[in-house]
Parts: sequence; C-alpha cells; structure tokens
Amino acid sequence: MLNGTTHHSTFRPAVQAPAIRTSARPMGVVHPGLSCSNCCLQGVCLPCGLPAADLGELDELTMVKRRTARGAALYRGGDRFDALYAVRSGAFKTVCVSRGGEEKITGFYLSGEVLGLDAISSERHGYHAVALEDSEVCVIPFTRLQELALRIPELQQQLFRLLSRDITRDQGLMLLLGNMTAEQRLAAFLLALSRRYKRLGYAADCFNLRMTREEIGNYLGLTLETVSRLLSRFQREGLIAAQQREIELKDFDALMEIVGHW
Amino acid sequence: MLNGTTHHSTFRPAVQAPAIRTSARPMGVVHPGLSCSNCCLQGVCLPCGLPAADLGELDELTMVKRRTARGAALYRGGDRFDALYAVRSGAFKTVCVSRGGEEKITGFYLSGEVLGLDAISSERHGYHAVALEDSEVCVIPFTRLQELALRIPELQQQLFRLLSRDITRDQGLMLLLGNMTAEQRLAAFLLALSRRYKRLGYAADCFNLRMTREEIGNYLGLTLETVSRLLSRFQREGLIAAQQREIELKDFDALMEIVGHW
DNA sequence: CGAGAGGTTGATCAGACTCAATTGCAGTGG
DNA sequence: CCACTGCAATTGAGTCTGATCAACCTCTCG
Repeated sequence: MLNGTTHHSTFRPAVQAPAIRTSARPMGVVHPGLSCSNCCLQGVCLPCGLPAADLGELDELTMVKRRTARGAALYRGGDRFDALYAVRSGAFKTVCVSRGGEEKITGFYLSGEVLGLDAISSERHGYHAVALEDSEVCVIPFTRLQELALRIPELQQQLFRLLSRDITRDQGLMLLLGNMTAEQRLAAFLLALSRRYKRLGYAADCFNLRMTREEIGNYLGLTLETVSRLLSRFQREGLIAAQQREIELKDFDALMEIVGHW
Repeated sequence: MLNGTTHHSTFRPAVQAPAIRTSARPMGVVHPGLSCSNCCLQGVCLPCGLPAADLGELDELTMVKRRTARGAALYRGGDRFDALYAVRSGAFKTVCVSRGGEEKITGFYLSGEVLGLDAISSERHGYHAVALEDSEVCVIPFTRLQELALRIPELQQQLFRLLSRDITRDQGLMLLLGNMTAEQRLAAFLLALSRRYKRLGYAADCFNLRMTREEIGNYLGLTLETVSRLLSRFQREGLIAAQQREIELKDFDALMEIVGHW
C-alpha cells in the first residue's frame, strides 16, 4: 500500500552542522512610518481580510520591527513565547535540534508569512527560527493581539485561518514525506516554492532558492547528494534550468506529472 | 545529514483499499442530558480551561451528537466545513484520498480530541474522517463557536491552543517521517499512543490498537509487512507483548532508547 | 591567491519494498 | 456444526531506491 521508507538513520556528524549563532539581538526598533496600513504585504499577511477601519489598531500593535542577520536566530527553541513574527523581508527556516545535535528543518518562511504559531499551546518555542538571509520581521505581541481579536471579529477569524492553514501545510508535508519518492518530493518542493513566490507577486517560473542543497535535503528527508543529483537530472531532462541557487522552471506540466495525483 | 527516504512510490491497487462507505447519515440527535458540564472528558476536550460559569454556554452549543458506524465517514473531503467534532467515544482516522484512489492516513483521533480544525482556512474539509469503530461525536457549529469565543476570552484562547497543538503534533510526525527508520517510527508510534491513552485515564502499558497493521503502516509511511515484522521482532526481544490488536508495552526504556533523542 | 563552504558525481551498500505463500480468525450459509 | 469465504497477519526471498563514503570541482571572499 505504502512506501515512504527511511534508511540508515544515523546522522552525519553534528560538527558539519552550521552552528546557530545567538545574535546579540539588535533589539526591536520602532518605525512609525512602516505600518500594516501602508505595507505592500497587506493582502497576504496578518491583516488580510480586515476592514480598513481596523487596520489602524493593528498598526499600533506591529510597530516594533526586528532585524535578524543571516544565520542568526530570531528566537530559539525553549525561549518563552510572547510574540508572533511576520516576515517583512528576507527568509527564515525553523529548525528542530535534537539532544544529539542533529538538525531537522521543519519549515521555510518567506515574506508575509507568520512565524511562531506552533508555540501558542505550550507558551514556549519548540524550534529555532534562523534567518536564511538578512531579514526583518514585525513583532506582534501575542497577548495584545488576543485582546484585539476579541474586539475585531475579522481578526479573530483571520487568526483561526492562519493557524488552520499551518496545519494544512504541515499535513501536505506529511503526505510528501510519507509517500513520495525523492524525485516526487523535489518536484513538489519546487512547485510549492513557485506558488509561494507567485503569491508574493514574483515570477512563478524563475526564482532564487534561499537555501542550500543541504537545507533542501534536510527539509525533504533526503541527503544533499540526492538533491544535487536530482536537480542535475531535472536539468538534463529539460524540466528546469539551474545554476547555483537560481532556478528556472521550464516544464511545469512535467513537474506536476512527476508529483502525480496528490 | 539526513536519511528519511522513500522507495518505489507506486501503490498497491486501490482495489484493495477498503471502500469508504458514505453513511446514510444517522442525523444529529439531541441528548440534553449529555453536556460538557457533566462530561468526563471535560478536562481534556474543548472546555478545558474554561471557567465553570461559562460551561453552560458551551453546553448549548454542543447538544447535538452524531453516531458514526465503523467504516463510515463522519465527513468527507470536499464537504463544506461548518462544524468541529469532538470525539465522545470510539476512534477516527483522517484519510486523504488521491485522484488515483490511493489513501494516506494523516491522523488518528481518540476520545476528547477535536476533528476538523484543518478545514477552517479553506472552509472545506480536505480529508475524509472515517470511524475505526462505532463512535459518537459532539457536533460544534463553528460560526456559533466563533461568536462565543468573542465573548469568552478563555474560549478563544483554548481554541488557539487547540489549533496550535495540532500544528505541533503534525510537526512531530514530520520529524518522524522525515528522519526515522522503520524501527524508530513504530516505537515512537506505540509510545505516543500509550501517552494518549494515559491522558484519557487508561492504562499506559496495555491497550488495544484500534487500527489494522495496514493502517499503522500507511500512517507511518511503511508497508504492513514491515509493521508486522517489527512487531514480531519487538515481541521476540521482549519489548512488547502483542496478540492481534492487544498490545502490552513491557519495556518503555528500551522503546525510548530506540526512538533516540528526538 | 588560497581556504573553505557549497555543489557535483561515482561506486558501493543496506534497509525497506515487492511479490508470494501460509496461517489464523470471524462471519456466513448449508 | 462445520465447510467455505475473506480479511488480517505473519514470514520468506529477491529487488531497488536512496544513503554512505569518497573524490573532485567551483565559487566566494578575505
């Protein structure tokens, strides 16, 4: 019936894993000029669906921004949860680090996406959030957000939707990890990235991977070698053009064909 | 770095997959006697954390119960989402069925657990919810629940927590599917089940699997043969005793040792 | 220009899948 | 009551995908 299968579950030495620098946090900066009301990510981010009249209230909440340098952590597993973070620019990965030091990437986050939703229940972050490139986020204090959500029904609903969407997204990845071959996983990954860039208004067929082959492999449950081989093959077969992290999708149909009917 | 790996991603013929009967729905029945206020699952279900004073309001919302026969669907993928379901008795699986007819189980749900949270964002169910045994659920109309959550801050918070917990749970499964060997997956599965039964007040070391080997394998991204072989081996090695679906965990430490340090 | 990280490619190996046969159990009908 | 049917589970033999190990290439940046 099923196939998803794992091999040899030892990990390569943790030594190789890039150490996650704890940033001497460049603490939050208030940018009064930059608010939800005039943010170009309005339509895809937290305020999506809110009546214009209520945007002002959200502005007050999200005035604090924070910059995170490439490789630095926005927050770390174990940190107390007290705010959500909306990515303004840049990109993040969330990483689970086991006691043994092995890392597992549980998600990538692009602009307009909200980090930290999984920590609400336990009030502690379960994972590190590490910037893939120099990035900036809006800090959204959760207690105040909750209060606001009691007063603005559309905001409450939007929060439910965001949380629910995260569940759906994770379940998609579960299907991928549980059922698909390496080939299918990578094709699905590229198509999903394409969709997300398109949603942000970028080209759907030509984009820059923000992550290394190793990070892709880690996320997809594959080794970096397998990712590299597959990218080479996809290119040989004319499905994509790839040089370094620059990817062009040249044959969407073929890629979707590979993923199959999930 | 990583290992999770899939094989041969063809599926066994869909013919073998047990057809999901669309139940001639035994429509909702009102049981005025059975309400959250006097339900023994109070502490682990939706009302958890609510001030006693507010329980009455929830009672009104959850008066409608629904029975679902073993093998029948509580809801089906594509159905409009308009209610959450709290499992009162019995057990469910959620199943994603691809166009090709292959099934993938995305979760199991025991009493006190809430079904349907993933459908909030799209307003349609993405999966079938199928009863593993004759079961009963509380029907919780979502629109009314949302309204109530605006008036009862603790309820809003509890909903956020429930949604957030589902995200955490799924990410746990992602780790499992992406990184663990067959052996680790099964050990983790048994330990997780044990924890859930314990939470419900049942014995932690002796329980009845509600699902077949095939369903376990499907869920874990393994074949039923692998599950069977591993159960036999765990038994040979004295870690468990198993006959049919009756499982006794005899060596928790060894099982945890197998799972390792995730 | 050299060092090191990131990426590519090849050879070999092994864990889990596939296919197939067998056993056990539950429900059905004669 | 027992043979018959069918599903669930067990077990064995052979195969294959992707991991592992290892060498080499190629950028980038100090």
